[in-house]
Amino acid sequence: MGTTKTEIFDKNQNQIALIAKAFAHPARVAILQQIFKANACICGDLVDEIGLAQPTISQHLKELKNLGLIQGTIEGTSVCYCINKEVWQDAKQLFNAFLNQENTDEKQCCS
Amino acid sequence: MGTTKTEIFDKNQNQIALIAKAFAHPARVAILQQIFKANACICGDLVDEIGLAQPTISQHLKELKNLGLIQGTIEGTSVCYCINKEVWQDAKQLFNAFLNQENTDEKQCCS
DNA sequence: TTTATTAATCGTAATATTGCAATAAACTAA
DNA sequence: TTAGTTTATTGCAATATTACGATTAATAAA
Repeated sequence: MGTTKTEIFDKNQNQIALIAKAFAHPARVAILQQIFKANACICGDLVDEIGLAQPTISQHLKELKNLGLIQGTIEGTSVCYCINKEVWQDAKQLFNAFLNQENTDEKQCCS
Repeated sequence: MGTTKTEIFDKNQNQIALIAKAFAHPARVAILQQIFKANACICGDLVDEIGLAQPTISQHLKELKNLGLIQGTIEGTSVCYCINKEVWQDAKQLFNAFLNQENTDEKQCCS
């Protein structure tokens, strides 16, 4: 109990849920927006920009990195993060398809 | 501790995170897809379609209802759920803007 | 009224998430 | 080497989420 039953859902549903989970925290949304805005290459700057402790930011970055949405390269003592364009594109298509689904049928029961 | 610090993020970031949280579970993705597919009006059918217990489905429906993404109307002993088109449209725009953000700059540090 | 049927709620257990202090690791510069 | 800088990791406390059995509430049908 307490664990999501991923096995009873299809790949598409699990994938949407997984990416959505990455977007489901304002800090991670802010991090992604900041990386976009600065065009890659922020590092400890994120700690200053966003008002969270360094270990917390590091943890959020790790989650985004694990999903593949961002990637980091070491530059001396600091780490430079940027968006993984391919993965981002995939996420975009996944959500587009999900959000743009329509019901062709006309009958509507609750209105 | 353990609570998200919503107050340090802006409205847009919190809103994206909130909607994303609704999509962050495959059961809720499946529920929304099913409601779209059947064009509203499923109820206990969702319990059969998706392999989760009735209280669990009811709980997921409640979350979607609280966000306003779906609405339910009582029909005899059963309840008919359908998508709230306006709220869905808002969510779509919110995610579109977020997912389509681009970096105009050309320089890229990590590659 | 009594008996089904359907959905919501309550209570609870298991697990996940969030946040941070303390610390470690890795590199730079002196 | 030593000291400083930057990021990752560890460990832990607080809270949130997921799931479901048991129960309740509300309506329908007998």
